[in-house]
Amino acid sequence: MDDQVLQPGDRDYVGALASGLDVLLAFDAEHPRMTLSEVAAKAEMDRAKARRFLLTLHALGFVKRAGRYFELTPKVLQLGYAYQASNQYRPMIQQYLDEITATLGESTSLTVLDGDSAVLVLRATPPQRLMAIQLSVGTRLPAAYSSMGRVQLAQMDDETLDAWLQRQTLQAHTAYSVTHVKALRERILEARQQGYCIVDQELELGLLSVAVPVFAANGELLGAINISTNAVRVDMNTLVSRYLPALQEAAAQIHTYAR
Amino acid sequence: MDDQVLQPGDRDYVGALASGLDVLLAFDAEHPRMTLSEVAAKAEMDRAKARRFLLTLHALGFVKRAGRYFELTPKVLQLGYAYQASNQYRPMIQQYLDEITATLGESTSLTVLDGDSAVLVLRATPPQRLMAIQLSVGTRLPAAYSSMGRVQLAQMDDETLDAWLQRQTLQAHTAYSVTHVKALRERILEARQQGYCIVDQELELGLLSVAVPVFAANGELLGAINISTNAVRVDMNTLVSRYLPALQEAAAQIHTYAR
DNA sequence: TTCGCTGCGTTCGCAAGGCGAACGAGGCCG
DNA sequence: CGGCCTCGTTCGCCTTGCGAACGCAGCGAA
Repeated sequence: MDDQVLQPGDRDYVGALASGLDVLLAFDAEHPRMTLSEVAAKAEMDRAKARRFLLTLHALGFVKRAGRYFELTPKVLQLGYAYQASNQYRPMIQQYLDEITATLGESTSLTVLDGDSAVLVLRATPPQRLMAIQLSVGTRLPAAYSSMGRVQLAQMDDETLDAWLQRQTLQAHTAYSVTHVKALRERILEARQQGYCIVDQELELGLLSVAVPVFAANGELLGAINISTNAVRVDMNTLVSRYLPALQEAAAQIHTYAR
Repeated sequence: MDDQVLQPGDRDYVGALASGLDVLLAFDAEHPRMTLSEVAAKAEMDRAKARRFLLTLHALGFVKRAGRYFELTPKVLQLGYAYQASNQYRPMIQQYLDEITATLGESTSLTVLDGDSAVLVLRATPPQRLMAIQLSVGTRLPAAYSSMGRVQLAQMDDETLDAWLQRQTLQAHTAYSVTHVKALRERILEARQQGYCIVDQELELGLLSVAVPVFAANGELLGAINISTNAVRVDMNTLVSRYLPALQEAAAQIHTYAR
């Protein structure tokens, strides 16, 4: 077995599986219920194809039909469950996130890097704050514009990082967004040197976020933990003098006890 | 389009998709990393077949290979994400769960019924309590032996309920477990009449749980919310006089505002 | 009322592509 | 060193997924 990276349209590539997953992924927050034709359009396949996969997913219990409409069943959560359960440090890290959230009254989360995205894996939210943007587990944030993404990119070696940067075409999200790869690279190197990363409204107006990397005792990078808050409510000084140390303390604890 | 329930080995049934999902589901807490042969054994297919699906999932980014071992990537979380995002009442319900957990210091959760299981959809856990059983989103609990399951079964009409009970072969989990379908039926009818359900260590020794159903303003059953605690720490009186009212209050609020 | 039209879900013959028996490469033991 | 596992991989056969074509409402114009 050679460690050959991928297979695009190879002999062993099972197209039907890819298409089926595309159908599952066609459902999102804006399209929770769709007709066969809508699914076909969203997943970019003809109706006959979409129908086969919808019927199969229906038979397997992953989608249900209400008249002409199809929607997901909670069974799809099972697909992500194995991943969550496979991280042995998950409960410990959750405890630290809960503690920070309880103390500071701010949202915290653990994300891991997957390609160009930082994927939200764990989170803790304060009881109040009804207006907070509700991100759920599985949400993908652009690595380039999130503190968790940048602080994990900072852990790559120069070669890997530069290769990654090469592939990026930066898309500004707000007026604060860094737009040149060169500037982004500087921010990442800064994060590497400092050991933490702050991103100030580059992803969304008003969103201020600080992140640090977390390591297991054996040095393995487990991901990044962060605190997200509102730029109007919290100033940069509080963020650095109060919030950052809480994150660093948690990361240190995890590093010590995650073995 | 007739509302025909399922398709087992039908013309339109895409076996490849089913097999691919089986491979994904082969990974669990006890088997987070597996070789090709292990996956094949776990998913009950020959090695060649398992290999095709693993390579395809690898190409799609859902699994990664570390030498001879395969493991899931965080991308699988995306599959469950759409379901989570599709529930518009999720953030509101989460708030109420967080509140109850903050007030009582106990774990709370929202589950929905899916076949024979109550699937955990949302949860809130108190910051302390390191020993608590960590259930994660997507976990499936037997509907027959969980308070959330029973209180949702109680919402079925008699005919549907009896058909459901017919299909059950009860498997006792502890010495407290109800073992006869007839007795289970009585518990469920009791839950229907009372509007809540308490299950005392029938699923796991020491696990005491109370649940109530939650409805949207239009009367639609959204699921069940529950409080799980330890039978040693909390007595039945506290459960009924303190915990239950908190759940009922939250359910009433949700019923009023979920529109 | 009838007609054509549009958008829907479903059918079915063809060939693309998944199946698994058979293979060969390593590791282990006598 | 040779026999014997167990593993990952190959490749010809035939299953099985593909999509053009179909039929059926619903609707507006004639």
